[in-house]
Amino acid sequence: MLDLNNIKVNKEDIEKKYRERGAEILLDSIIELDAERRRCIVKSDELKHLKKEVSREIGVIQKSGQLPADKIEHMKEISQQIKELDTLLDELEVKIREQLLFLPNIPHESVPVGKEASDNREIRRWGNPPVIKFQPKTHIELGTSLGILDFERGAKIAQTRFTLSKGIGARLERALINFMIDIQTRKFHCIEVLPPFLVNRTSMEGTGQLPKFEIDLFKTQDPELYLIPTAEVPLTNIFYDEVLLLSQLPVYLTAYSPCFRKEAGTYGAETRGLIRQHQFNKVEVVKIVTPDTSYDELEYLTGQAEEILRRLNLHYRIMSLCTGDLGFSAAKTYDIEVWCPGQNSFVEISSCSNFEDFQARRARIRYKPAPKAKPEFVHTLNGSALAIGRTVVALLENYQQEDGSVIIPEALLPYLDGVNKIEKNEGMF
RNA sequence: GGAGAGGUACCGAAGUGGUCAUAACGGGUCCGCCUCGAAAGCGGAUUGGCUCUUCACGGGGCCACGUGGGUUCGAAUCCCACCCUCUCCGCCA
Repeated sequence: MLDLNNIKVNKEDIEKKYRERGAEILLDSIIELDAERRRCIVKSDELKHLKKEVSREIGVIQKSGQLPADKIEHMKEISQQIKELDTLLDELEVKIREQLLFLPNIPHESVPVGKEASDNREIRRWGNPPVIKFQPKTHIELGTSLGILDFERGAKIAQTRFTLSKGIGARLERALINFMIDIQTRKFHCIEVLPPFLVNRTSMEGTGQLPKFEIDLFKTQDPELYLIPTAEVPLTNIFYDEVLLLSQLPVYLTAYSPCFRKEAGTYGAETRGLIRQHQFNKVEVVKIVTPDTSYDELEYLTGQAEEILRRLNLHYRIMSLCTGDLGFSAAKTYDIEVWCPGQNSFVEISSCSNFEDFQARRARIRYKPAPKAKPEFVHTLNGSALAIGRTVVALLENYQQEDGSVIIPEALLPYLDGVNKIEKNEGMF
């Protein structure tokens, strides 16, 4: 959510930034609504002031045994007027809030201007693609023939785009979760959290999934709760409507969670395989920081995700998303794309974003810069470290052998009791 | 699921229809005085939002007693709905 005062003062600027995002959004109506709102407040406050005074007088007079009928009549009128004004005020505030909630964040000045994914800017690369002297298979072929991934039965049990991991495949995912969380807690000092996987509407609004992206979310009824599309939602909302002390910042959090996404409108693209699923596992990092540090923190955060890929020795590149490709709530985002030989392309495996005060404003997360100072909004960041399913894709495709087996990289051996190779299991159902 | 109790400032808690919620009272925390130093004591400070005014410093007004409605000239106080917490019973991983 943007600051209304900022909108008033920098209207032209913000409209220009939105155009760079590919959105033609005019801010005149919201500014006019706000002006009307403030006119209403002035009138209403004056009447309330009067009401207070007269009400006090009535109390005094009645105490002395008299009945101030004229004043009571007067009060009826005042109360009626206040009621009407406040009703109008409510309507205005609802309208303003509705509009504000649909305004995307403003891209940071360092974000490359562009229309679509092809305009994203490559920042750096690490490592090299593996040398594979045969026709590489996809993770779908590998996983199915090894008996560790079962797409058909996943679809049978639930629906298409739900997958079953079996045997060493399931164990590999569990190992990856522990491996990633251990790095984030031990090396990067994150606090580990195991959050609720269902959240209420308010939380979804706090981080910006709602009201605009209802169509992408799974929802329960009675009670109405939403399945989280990322642990970012419960983690960031931990501090919903709280005022933190400066000494409490920064807060670094990490959590494993399954993620549930409807992926509306993506059928036809990547319907097969692990890359686009309705449910997948992910380890997420969330940072709550002071505004002056958030861009440094974005760089560190990206490094925290990179660390995992380096330890797994997977080739990747960092992309700075262009204005047109940026997510709704983000001011700046780095995507990390891992090389996948079976896809013969880079695949997004992490997305690290600085939201500045966009989410903080929605979720009212503030801090006191000094003991007596007014609370100010924090900056929030989050990044995947990493998406587990896609890490499995990368491992299978990068470490595949000619005979269809897959070598496990050394960093994971402690998490797999030394199992260093996935081979075909004839006994697997 | 059934029965009951409760939600007021950093914490405990009073207030059950008016005339100060900058919220009694107690505690905590911070600052000052006192002291060689400390304790005690004394004095002061200690929620947030909206808005008007001012170049600014500052000053004024309004709102908030879990949330939202209602009754009333007037609601923390009465009524309704919802949310949350606690106790007991039942059920349960």
